[in-house]
Amino acid sequence: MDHTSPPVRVNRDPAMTDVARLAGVSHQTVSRVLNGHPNVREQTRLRVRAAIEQLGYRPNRAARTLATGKSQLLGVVAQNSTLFGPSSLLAAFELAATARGFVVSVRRVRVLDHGSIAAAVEHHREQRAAGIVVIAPTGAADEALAEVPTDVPVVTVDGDPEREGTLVTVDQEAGARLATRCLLEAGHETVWHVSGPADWFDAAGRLRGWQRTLEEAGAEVPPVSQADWSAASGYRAGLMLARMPEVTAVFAANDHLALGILRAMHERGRSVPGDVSVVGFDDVPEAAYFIPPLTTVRPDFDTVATEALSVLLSRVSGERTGSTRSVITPTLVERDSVAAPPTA
Amino acid sequence: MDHTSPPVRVNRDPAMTDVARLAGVSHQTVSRVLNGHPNVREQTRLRVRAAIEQLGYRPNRAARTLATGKSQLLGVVAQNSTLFGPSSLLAAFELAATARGFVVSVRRVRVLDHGSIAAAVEHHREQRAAGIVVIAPTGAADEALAEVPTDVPVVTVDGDPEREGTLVTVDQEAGARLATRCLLEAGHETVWHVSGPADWFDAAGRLRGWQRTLEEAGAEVPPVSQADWSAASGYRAGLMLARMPEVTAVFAANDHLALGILRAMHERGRSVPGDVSVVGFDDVPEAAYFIPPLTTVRPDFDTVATEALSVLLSRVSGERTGSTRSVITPTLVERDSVAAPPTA
DNA sequence: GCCGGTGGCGTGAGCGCTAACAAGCCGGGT
DNA sequence: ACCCGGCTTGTTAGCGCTCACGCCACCGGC
Repeated sequence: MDHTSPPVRVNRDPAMTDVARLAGVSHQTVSRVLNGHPNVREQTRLRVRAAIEQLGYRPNRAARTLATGKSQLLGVVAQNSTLFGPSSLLAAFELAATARGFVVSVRRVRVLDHGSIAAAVEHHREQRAAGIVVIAPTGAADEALAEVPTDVPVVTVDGDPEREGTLVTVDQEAGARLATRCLLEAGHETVWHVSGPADWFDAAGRLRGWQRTLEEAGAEVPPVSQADWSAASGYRAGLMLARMPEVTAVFAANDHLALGILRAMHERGRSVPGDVSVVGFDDVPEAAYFIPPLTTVRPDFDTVATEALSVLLSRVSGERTGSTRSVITPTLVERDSVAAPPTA
Repeated sequence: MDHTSPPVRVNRDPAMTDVARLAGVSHQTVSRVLNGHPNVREQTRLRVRAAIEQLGYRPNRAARTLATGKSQLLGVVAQNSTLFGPSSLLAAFELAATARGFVVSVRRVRVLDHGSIAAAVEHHREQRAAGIVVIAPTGAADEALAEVPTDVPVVTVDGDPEREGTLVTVDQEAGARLATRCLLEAGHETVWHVSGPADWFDAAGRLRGWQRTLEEAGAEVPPVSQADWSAASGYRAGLMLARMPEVTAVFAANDHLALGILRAMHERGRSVPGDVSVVGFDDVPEAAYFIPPLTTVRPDFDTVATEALSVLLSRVSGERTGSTRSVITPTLVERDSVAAPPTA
């Protein structure tokens, strides 16, 4: 019936002006109520709230972002993996960020090379992300980061401990020392190591901790078996180790490698921990149910994530400006895969 | 020196007008170039591109979202877990969405209850997400969804197969049939089942498939052991099962349960697969390195994720409007944990 | 009575972009 | 010569919000 009225778009989300009209105030007052501005009469505040409720009004974040030039968005760059460490980290970070009212946008990259990382970071900058977290566990990823413009705060998780810049990571070396020392203290002459991919900082740190502990103890440093993080490669390494009677203690760079080693030992008839002791790293939830239950090193991913978040937020708000580094120390979880060496 | 000139904000991201000025065109032409609009002279296009390059211009997504009322943002609601299934799903979805040029924003909820889910969905609506994916593997999550306003496309992954609405899921029942039949065909009289949490659809579907297959084969349906998804609870269930000599075949609702069962059997001196056969579900990467390597059912999470994405996008673009359901059939991966029953 | 301060609110401009229209230009048909 | 239509480009008006003001009423002190 009404075909003369001013152009009223219908079926549109209510905007601030709609709320304002209904409440009989200006849009600015609505904005004040929304943002908790103090100088608003209580009665007005209530009227506005009622109008918001009645209209089912929800503020438009895009408009706010445009007007303020700031967003509540945190970008994450992660690789496409289901490895336990990175996934837990990511989940914990998302949860923590959500709790603090931020929205997190994840960008997965297939490979951690220069181009992919740069593109992902660039993408987040387009979104005007307030801050960016990069889970950069390899050298290539880290280098890519070196060139990223610094007009938006970036924190690196799991990055190169040697590099400049803000980063949060777990002290791989300390963890490896824990593992190695535990084996040495059980009476083993030395400890063999099955390491992760050489270009991962985690792997390098664990290797370094292992090696130094051995050296400090005056133990011989046996050759390391290079592997990736998979149970498959742990199995292959385990097969070789199983053939060498002098191998009585193995430190695996992660729990999945340890799983593969466990199976190789089992197949070759070498009992764990009777003949050879094994220690892992990560403390995946299943580690307690391996055969035998695995002694392992537990990095606290929750702590890493919350720490990364708080460092990032403090840089976003401009509190800290220099480069901060935060290193989380892991702990040893003792189970049944370590024993004294067989009495020859 | 220049203190009379018009207000020129410095240190600001270049905007479209800056590019336009440099290229000697209007901002609209820049917009056309950016959006691949056809009617732009090649020469102009090049000039604009050069200006973009020179200024390091990046479009402001917030402004575009505001102007168009549409965003390139896909919201995901997931629970805070590192379970293999959900994590893989999420990773695969993020990767696929990224590849199609979408931004994915993940909102983790601590528990899958009504309030959390509703709040998470609401949050994404505030962001003007173009579409929302909810990973809703339990009844409570699913119910919460029933009340969500439908002005933004929502697809449910892993939700209630019985419910109305658009969903993508794996055919749990078919998977369970595969597992059960495999055991039956190996010669076992019947198959025992260690199930997942009762309020998970996945668990219910697997249980149903197992039970029906047994019934159809005329086999006795033994009581089921209720567990959660953890290796710990699998271990507890396995301990009980190990004591019962009539148990020769077990179908575990997931691989981690199977791992716990494997260990319980091992501890109790029952050989797998010599005395009892075990089949899992999920095909976690380590399953091939359990002792013994686990026969399991593999749901293809990549396919689920890409399917979810394409269903979502087709609804976003308004192509499909009714409720679509897409069910992915899993496959059986045979390894060494299944054999004929011991000849009593 | 006047005056400065302050709480409470409205006004206008502008964030960077897209959509809709308008305008100029060129070539071909009549 | 004229007109018409397509290509190319510019102009204008928002999208929904915040920020910087400015206005008005009221209060206390002189």
